[in-house]
Amino acid sequence: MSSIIEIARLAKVSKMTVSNVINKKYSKVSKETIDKIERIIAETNYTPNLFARSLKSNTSKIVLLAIPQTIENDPYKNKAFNNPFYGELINSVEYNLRKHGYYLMFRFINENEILSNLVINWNIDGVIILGAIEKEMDVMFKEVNVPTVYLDTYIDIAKNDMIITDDEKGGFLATDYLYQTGRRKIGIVVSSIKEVGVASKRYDGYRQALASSHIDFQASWLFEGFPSFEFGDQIGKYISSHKDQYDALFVYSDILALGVIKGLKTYGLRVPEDIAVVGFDGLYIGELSEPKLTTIKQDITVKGEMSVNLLMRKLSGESTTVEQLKLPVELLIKEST
Amino acid sequence: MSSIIEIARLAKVSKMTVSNVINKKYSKVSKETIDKIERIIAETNYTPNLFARSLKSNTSKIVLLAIPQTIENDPYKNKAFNNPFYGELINSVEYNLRKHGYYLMFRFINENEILSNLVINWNIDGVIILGAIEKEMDVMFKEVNVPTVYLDTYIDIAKNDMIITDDEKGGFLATDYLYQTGRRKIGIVVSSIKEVGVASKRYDGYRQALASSHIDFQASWLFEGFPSFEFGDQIGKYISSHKDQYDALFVYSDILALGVIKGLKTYGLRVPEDIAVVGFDGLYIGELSEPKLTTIKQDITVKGEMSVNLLMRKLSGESTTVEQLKLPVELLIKEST
DNA sequence: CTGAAAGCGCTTACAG
DNA sequence: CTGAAAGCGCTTACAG
Repeated sequence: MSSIIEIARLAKVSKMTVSNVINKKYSKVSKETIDKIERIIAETNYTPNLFARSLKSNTSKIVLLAIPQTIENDPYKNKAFNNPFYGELINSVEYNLRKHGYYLMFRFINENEILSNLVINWNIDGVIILGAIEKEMDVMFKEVNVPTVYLDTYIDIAKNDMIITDDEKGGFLATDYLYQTGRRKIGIVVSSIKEVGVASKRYDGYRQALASSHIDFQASWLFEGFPSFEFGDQIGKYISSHKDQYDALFVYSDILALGVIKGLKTYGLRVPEDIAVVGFDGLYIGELSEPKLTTIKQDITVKGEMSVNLLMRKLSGESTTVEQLKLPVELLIKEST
Repeated sequence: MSSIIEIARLAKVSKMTVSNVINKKYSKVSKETIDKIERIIAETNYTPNLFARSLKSNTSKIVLLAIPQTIENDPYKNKAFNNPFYGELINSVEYNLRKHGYYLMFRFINENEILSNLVINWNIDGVIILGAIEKEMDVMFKEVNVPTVYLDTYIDIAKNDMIITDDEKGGFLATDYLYQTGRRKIGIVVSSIKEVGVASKRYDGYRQALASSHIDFQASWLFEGFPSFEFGDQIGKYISSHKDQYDALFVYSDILALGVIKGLKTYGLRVPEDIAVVGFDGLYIGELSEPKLTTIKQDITVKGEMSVNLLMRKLSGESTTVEQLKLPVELLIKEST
C-alpha cells in the first residue's frame, strides 16, 4: 500500500533518504532523520515492494528449487513425492535459505518448460536442481546463467557445482555386507540405469562389490523400474516365484525396499531367512517394517544445508571455482539382513 | 537479458506494440506485425520480466503456501516435515497452481514474521495457509488483504474461506468402530487440544462416540503431545506398563500411530490382541507396519486441488461469498483392530 | 547530510 | 493499426 513516497512525505524528506534508511546506509543520513524515518516506518507498517527493488537492483533474493519431471508428476497418478526424502529436503532447503534472507520458489519442470526462462522471468538469483539426467540438461537446463547447484546429478561433472551422496560407495557397502554375511545370489532393484545418475552409480558400486568378491553377475539379477512402493511390491512377488535364483537384494531406496519386503512376505518368503534386503536412504520408515530395514544412511537435512551453503558461497563470490561435494554414507544394520 | 525495447528495435516498432503482441491483444496489431514480432521473440528467446509486469499490473501470479511454525521447524531438531502428508500436499498444490499459470512460493512463517508483509513484499496474489491456530491468527495472519484459503484451520469459521477434513466424523468413526468391535477402554493420543483445531475436532468426535456408547471418559485416557513418531513410541511404552487400563487407542495421525504400535510391540504387547489401534490420514506407510494400520482415510491430493481451485475462484471473482468445504473421511479397516 | 533526476522493464490510457 | 509518454516503487550515481 504505502510506498516509499508516502513515508518520505510523512517524514518531510526525499524518498532517496528513506531508501537509505531502509537499506541501513546510515552513514549517509543524520541520526535524527534516521530515528524519525524508522519511527514512521514502524507506525505505518511500511514494508518495501521487493519487485521494484529487484527491477532496479537486478537481484531478487529468490532461489528456485527445480525438480525435473521427465517422469510423471501428476499427483493423481503417481504419488512419488510422498517419499519422506522430499519433505525433509524441502524443509532443510527452506529453513537454510530463510536464514540467509532468501525466498524459496518451488517448481517441477517438465519437458515443455525451459528453466532459463523461469530464471529470467523472476530474476532468480540462484537455482538448486534436484536429480537431473543427461537429456534434461540439453533442453531444460541449458544456458541458465545464475549460480546453480546440482543435487544428486552426475552430468557434466567437471563443469557444474554439485552435491552428491557417495552413491557408489553405498552400493558397494550394501552389496559387500550381503556377501560378508554369506549371500551369493545377490540381485539389485533399481530405477533406470540407462542414464548416468544416482541409480547407475549405486549399480556401479553393486557391480564392484560383486567383482571384488569374484561373483559373476547374472543378467536376471537386475530389476529396473519406477522407484515406487508398488514397483517394489511387484518385484517381491516375482522373486517369490523364482526364489531359488536369489538369496539377497540390494534395493535403490528405502521406499522401494519396503515395497519389496511387503511383496516377498505376501507371497510367503521370509526376510532375511530366505532373502536378505538392504535399502538406501536411512529414512525413519525403515523402522516401521518387520523386519526393520538394513539400509545405507545419508543425512538429507545436511544435504539440503550443504546445497544452500554452496549456493550462498557462489552468490557472494566467495567460491569461484567449481565445487563438488560428496556426502558420506554409512551402513545401518538392522534386521532385514 | 533482451528487453521489450530490444525486440521493438529489431522489429522496428514501438515497445507498446510488442507488449500488445506478448499479451495477445491481437485486435490491436496487424497480422504482419504480429508475425514479425513473434518470429523475433522466438529467435531471440525473449521472455518477459515478470517483476516489471507485476510492478505495473499489481499482480504477481505468485501464490504463497504458508505453514505456521509456532512449533519448531528447525529440521535438525524436528523432522516432522518428513511426514508424507506434506510431500503429497505440496505436490498437489504446485501441480494445480502450475496448471492455472501460477507460481508457488513456499515458506514456514514463525512468530517474528508477519504474513501481510510478505504478501506486500512480493505482491502475492493469493495465500494458502496450512494448519493455523488462534494465537497465530492475531499476529502473523492479520490484515492479509488478498484471497486466502485456510487449510485444516478452525479459526474465525464464519469469516474465512476454508477447507477442512471432516475431522470430527473421523474421530467418531474410529472410536465407534473400536466400540463396535468390543473395546471399552479406549484411549486417545493426540497433539495439543488446547486450541481449537484439527486435533481438538478429532478429539470431539472421539468424545461423542464415547458418549453415544455410554462409556465414561477417563482423564487417564488422554495423551497429548507433539505428533511425531517418537512421541508415539513413548506413549506405546507407557501404555505397556499400564496395560490393564486400556484395550484400544484412537491416534491422531498415521505417523503417530505407527510410533505407538512400535512402542507397544517393543514392550511386548500384541496389536490388536492386547490393544487395538486406529490412525488417521490413510497414508501408504500404514501398509508398512505389522499389523497393517486401520485408519481414517482422507484424500490429500484432492485436498490440495480443492485449495487451489477455491483460491482460483476467489482470484477470478467467481466466488464472492465465504466458502467452507469439507472433505469426507472413510474408515479403512486393516489389521490393527 | 540531503535532494532532484534518471532508469530498471514493463503496461496503459490517450492521440493520431 | 501504431506511437509517445507517464508511471508502477524502488535504487543509484551525481550535485550541492
